[in-house]
Amino acid sequence: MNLKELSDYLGLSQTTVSRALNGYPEVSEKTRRRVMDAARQHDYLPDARAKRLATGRAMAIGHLLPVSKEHEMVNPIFSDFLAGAGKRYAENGFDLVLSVVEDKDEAETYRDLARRGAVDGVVVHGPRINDERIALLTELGLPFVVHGRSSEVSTDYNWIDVNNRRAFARATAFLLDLGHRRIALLNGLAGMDFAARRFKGYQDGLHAAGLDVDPDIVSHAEMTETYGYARTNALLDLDTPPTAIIISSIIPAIGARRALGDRGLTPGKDISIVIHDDDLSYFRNDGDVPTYTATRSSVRAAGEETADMLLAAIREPHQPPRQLLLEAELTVGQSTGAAPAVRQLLKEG
Amino acid sequence: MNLKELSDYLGLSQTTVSRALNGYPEVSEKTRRRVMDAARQHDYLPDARAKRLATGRAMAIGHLLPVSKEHEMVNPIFSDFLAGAGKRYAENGFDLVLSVVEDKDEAETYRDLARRGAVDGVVVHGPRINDERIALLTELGLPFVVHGRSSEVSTDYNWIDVNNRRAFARATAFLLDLGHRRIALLNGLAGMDFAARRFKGYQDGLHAAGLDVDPDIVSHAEMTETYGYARTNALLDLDTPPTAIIISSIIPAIGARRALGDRGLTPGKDISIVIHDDDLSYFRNDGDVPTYTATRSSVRAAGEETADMLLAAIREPHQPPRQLLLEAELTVGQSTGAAPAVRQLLKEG
DNA sequence: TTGAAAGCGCTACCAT
DNA sequence: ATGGTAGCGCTTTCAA
Repeated sequence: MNLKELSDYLGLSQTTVSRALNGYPEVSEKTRRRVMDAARQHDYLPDARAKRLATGRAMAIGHLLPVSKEHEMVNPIFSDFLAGAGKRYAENGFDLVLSVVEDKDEAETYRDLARRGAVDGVVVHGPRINDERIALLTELGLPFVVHGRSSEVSTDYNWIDVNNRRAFARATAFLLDLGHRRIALLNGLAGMDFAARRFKGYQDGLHAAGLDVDPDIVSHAEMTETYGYARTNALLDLDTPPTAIIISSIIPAIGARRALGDRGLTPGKDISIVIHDDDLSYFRNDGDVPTYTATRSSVRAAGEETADMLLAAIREPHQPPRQLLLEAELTVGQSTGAAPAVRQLLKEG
Repeated sequence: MNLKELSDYLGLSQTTVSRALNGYPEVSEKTRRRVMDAARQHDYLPDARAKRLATGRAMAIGHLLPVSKEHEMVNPIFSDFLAGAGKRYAENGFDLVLSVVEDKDEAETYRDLARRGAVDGVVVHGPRINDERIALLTELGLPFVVHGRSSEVSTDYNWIDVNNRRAFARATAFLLDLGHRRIALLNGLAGMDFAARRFKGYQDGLHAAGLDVDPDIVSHAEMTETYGYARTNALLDLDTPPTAIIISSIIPAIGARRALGDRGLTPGKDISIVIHDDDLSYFRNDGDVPTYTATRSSVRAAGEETADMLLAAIREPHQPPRQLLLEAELTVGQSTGAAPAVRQLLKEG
């Protein structure tokens, strides 16, 4: 059943039926009801292809995930972000187009997406320090929201991020409070913006206690299980090994735990581990017992918020960009339940 | 730049330009070259919306992920599957449309996708035992490939799956070889097809050694960290606790390890853990030291294979369905590198 | 409040 | 080997 058939059936013009279905005000209530009922009854849904061509909009949002640096993708809670965003898109009649692209093809992919009219906007994942994608998208005029931020980019753009710096400062302070003085950091890839902010937070925490960063116990790499395993072993082999480790993601933390197990060390007893997973989850050890708390619903909410931001940017192209900074809550001993993250708008200066 | 402008510029008809660009044989090589060069030079790409309407194809594949049972999504290596599939789609000019849907809305979502003409085919994730989606899609005439299988579905359909049963039989046999006689199983949700097959494999392993399944140490639930934590504690509280645990996914395994840590138990010393993550990765403990080996590239390859299967089904609608059963390789002590999964075609009888 | 008809930018049929 | 043109199924002026 298409529009023509439906309007023929109703004895109305395609125009009127289209207007009734799309909520235009000039249709009489009586007609609208008739049309809606008939549409439902006949299982009519407008052809997405025709609608897209006629309106000139793609009715789709692209999510682009750089593949050689897979932080975002391997993150177990990343999917919740997509779920949240996808829900909002669906509510607004948009589809979610997922592009997993090689780093080197990224610029080309954005260009293609824009030129082909395949999407109306994109979400940028895994931003690097001074990420060139922001300039590219601005130049292309393709609306976008960055999931994360990019330091050293001077222009204004839409982003939603978690306060990584503060989160890591807190994690560091927590371990210092427990008496640790030699705290290692297993961080993400050096070029990633979130990793830079997390390092700064770690540094903040140490400085506040009058301590300095020891580069020997700080590392940056892709967050794989292998990395966590090898790096933890290396740390334990040092002449003066750390007494605590802060790990940027749950994935390398698995490897770290295995490395400890190999040596008969018990996390929480022989050594402390604080894990901070990406984005909106916060991990901390409780009385020296490691705790993992994934605040999945808050990640979902962040996805929804991102979608709202992008849809608004598409609808009102001339509004100034928006920013949303989410706070991650330090949760203690919540290992058997999800602790809701405290989310608040904190526009950074 | 659109087709009309490009053809005007070249002094050719839209027809010829279109044919040249789409590789039709009746265009002279000279003309084709001219057209291709001009297209490249002017950054011309055909409008996806127009192309879709004109051809009647969506040039897109849907991946539908049920959200209340989040096995697929929380699986850290699931993203690799999408990456592999997405790559193939891109090579063939298709987009990947991701739909994260509530269980209850699933049927409706499929119907909508089909009626709107938003996708040309779908990949079904997280199949349940006797999954009703297979009948629905068959009825809708929407080409599909199931990532996994669905027992008790009698009709023939496209699927790609890993040999979960054999994998779990092997894991069980391995622990039995080490002398364990009381082996617990932390499995996925009871209704999930993969969980049923894994249970059967576990049972196979026990039976082969003349042992029976003790229901007290077998559990089925959504594979969360919380589940792994709570369930491991419950197991250890038993009068005769297990000496080994097989865990269906890396996520609950994190919780399991934490539970062990709480009690000062060291995995690999006080208790054995074998982890089997979803799909194409295989985990096993090495000399009683737990080992995690994610064969990410093989998961990617499985995604590619799935895409190929679906694209073929779309192009040749009347070919019989295909099936691909992948073997998961039992890897030992490969913790510092990825072990390639042995993949072979094993059409099951 | 309703309708007629001109696009949207392609593809593909039918000519030549 | 190339071109004219009628759609594809909608939306959106412009008229009534």
